[in-house]
Amino acid sequence: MSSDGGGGLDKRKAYILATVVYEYIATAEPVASQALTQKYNLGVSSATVRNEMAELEAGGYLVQPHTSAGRVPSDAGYRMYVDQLMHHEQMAPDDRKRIRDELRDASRELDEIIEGTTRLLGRLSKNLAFVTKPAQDSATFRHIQLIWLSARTGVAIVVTTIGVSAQSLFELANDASPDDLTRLSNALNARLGSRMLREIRERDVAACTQELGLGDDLKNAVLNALHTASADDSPTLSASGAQNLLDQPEFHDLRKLRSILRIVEEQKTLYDLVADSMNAESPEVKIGHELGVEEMTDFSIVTVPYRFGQHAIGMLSILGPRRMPYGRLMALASGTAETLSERLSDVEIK
Amino acid sequence: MSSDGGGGLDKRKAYILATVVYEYIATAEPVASQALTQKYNLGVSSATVRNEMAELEAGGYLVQPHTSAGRVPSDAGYRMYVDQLMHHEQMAPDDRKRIRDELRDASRELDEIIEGTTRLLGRLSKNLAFVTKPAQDSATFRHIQLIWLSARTGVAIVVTTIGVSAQSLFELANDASPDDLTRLSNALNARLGSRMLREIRERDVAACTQELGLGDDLKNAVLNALHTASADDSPTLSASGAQNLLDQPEFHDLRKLRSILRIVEEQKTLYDLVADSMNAESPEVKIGHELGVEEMTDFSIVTVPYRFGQHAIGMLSILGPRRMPYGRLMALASGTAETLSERLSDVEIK
DNA sequence: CTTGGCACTCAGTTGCCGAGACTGCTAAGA
DNA sequence: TCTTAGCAGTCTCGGCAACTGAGTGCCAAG
Repeated sequence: MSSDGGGGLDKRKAYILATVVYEYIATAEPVASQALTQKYNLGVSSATVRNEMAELEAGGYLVQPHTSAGRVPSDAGYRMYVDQLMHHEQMAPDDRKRIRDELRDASRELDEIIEGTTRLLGRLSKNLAFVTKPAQDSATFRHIQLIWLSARTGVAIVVTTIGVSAQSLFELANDASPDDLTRLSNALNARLGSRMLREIRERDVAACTQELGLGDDLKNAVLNALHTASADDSPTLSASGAQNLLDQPEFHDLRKLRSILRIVEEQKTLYDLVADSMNAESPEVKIGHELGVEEMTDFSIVTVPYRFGQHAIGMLSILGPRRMPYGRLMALASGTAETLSERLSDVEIK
Repeated sequence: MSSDGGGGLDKRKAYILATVVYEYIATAEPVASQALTQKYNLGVSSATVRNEMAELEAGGYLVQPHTSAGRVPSDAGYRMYVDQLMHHEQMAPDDRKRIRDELRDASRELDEIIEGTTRLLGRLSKNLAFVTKPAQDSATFRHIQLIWLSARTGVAIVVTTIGVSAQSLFELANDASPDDLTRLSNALNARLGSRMLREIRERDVAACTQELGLGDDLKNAVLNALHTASADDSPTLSASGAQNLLDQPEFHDLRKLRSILRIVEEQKTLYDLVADSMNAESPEVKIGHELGVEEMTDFSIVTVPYRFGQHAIGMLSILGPRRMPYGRLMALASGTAETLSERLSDVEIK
């Protein structure tokens, strides 16, 4: 925090803005000058506060719903609050404990861990939580197994450090024997070592099939399996807590709610909104218009990436009204991401 | 339909009841005697209709929101309508085509097929659709493969007719060799033939491990994998279309909506509500209080099972306001279930 | 620069009235 | 005995006016 309390605002203005935001987050009611002087120890009268507020409004940090109402923060006001004025909290120890417990109990299956985390985050945040499922392309190859099922069909299984990540059924054109499949599996395992999935090239696979005198259909089957494993091209996400949004007074307008539900169900828009936070170092916040989606101007999203080993492989987000408790939610999100990352390293197939 | 038009009601009463339900479904407004005589050709005056309506109310088929309002069907009224009065429709050819197209394009992966169907059903029904994911215990065993990953860990893959249904990681207590795992896989595959998963007993597995002189840890790993494959003990479901419910005028009460969203997210309640329809022959309808859940008295659910081969393995349901177009939705649900069943038989691993 | 005081503005609430929508009942008619 | 026209009675709903009270902006004095 700079000595004048943040970006061009003198100390008192900054404090008043912070208080207005804080109070509005707590009450969801426009904040009046008098309410402020009564609840907080400002050392000045309401008239002075009114003057300051008028200037804050001129500066674009506050808006007035109507002449005889108190003030409400604008996007810029929230932005200033989040970037410079806000007190950065730690996650509540209780919450940390609950997350640990939940994750310890969860099965070793990746999807279940992610979904459990999402549900918990929805509950703890009292907002809508969503978590992207891991992008697998930075996973490391561990094993491939081609299984012979009948003279006509086989199935390829790819194991990566992140789990068993793909099964793909294929057809055998010229009757390959079970033995061929085993030998090809062995050759591939020997050659592909511990490479990252995205580094595996067609020629690596081709080398193996040619060496064993096997056809292109098998080569394609293998490539296809590896591709399915790494691409997962429609990144999916799990969401939880939509009903929490209904508690917020801003939802007495049903249309807003509708658009949000639609967007959540669509997933793609939601994913695109947070995708650029994948490599963030700390929680990223997008406020109202910053989201760039007409229907979401009344909302904000907090996003934190989570890691698997060294790499960020997904993100964990909280969506709520613009008037959300940023400090608490940012702490909650990053704490959860951290715990999730730790838990995932247990799951790693070494 | 009996000659008097349904269960204890004379023909005219039955017709009037049917018309009231039909009209109420269409308009969501209490139906007045005059509106009825004007819109439908009843051949009697509104006064007569009033008398009949009073009797239908006495019989419990209709209720009056307040003295100076028209009538609204009660649960019993809807029940009578669905069981005896309603015209049973066929699915609209357009809808059938869209489902076919959607399912043809869908990937071969079971989960994706189910989710695609759910989304489509949500859209076409304009209500909330949910589909249970297949219970696997009536699937048939096809293959098991134990894969050696390191001196300490392995992974077991189980393939059933329904797909690759389980991966389970296990620890190797006394260093088994890769070869041991291969031989055990072969022995198991030879012995377990094409049995249904639920018919496989511990002694079958034990016989194989003993024969090869392998320890109990491997036996347990195999049993565990088979168990995971068959049990899937928390039956999950996919849901879509919650936002459609917001269009219904009955939702201007937010509390109702909240409870519904919560129930949908919980999944378990929803699953229990329809579980007993798994072996139904035709669409089953549960209306209002019949659902036995306080918060859902304003809703109805239509459920139809879908099959994989000979067995019903899951259900497809539509949840909407009690005032839903039963005829259309029942036709839509059963048509979709049929198409889905057909599609699934393509996916079968023969 | 701060502050008390005051006039002014608006949203929200309450209470009231009349219109309109239906019903139930009654009495006459088929 | 069933049907129907007519009518009185009940209840909801929209609109309107009056009022309340929260909050501001501005001014003049400290």
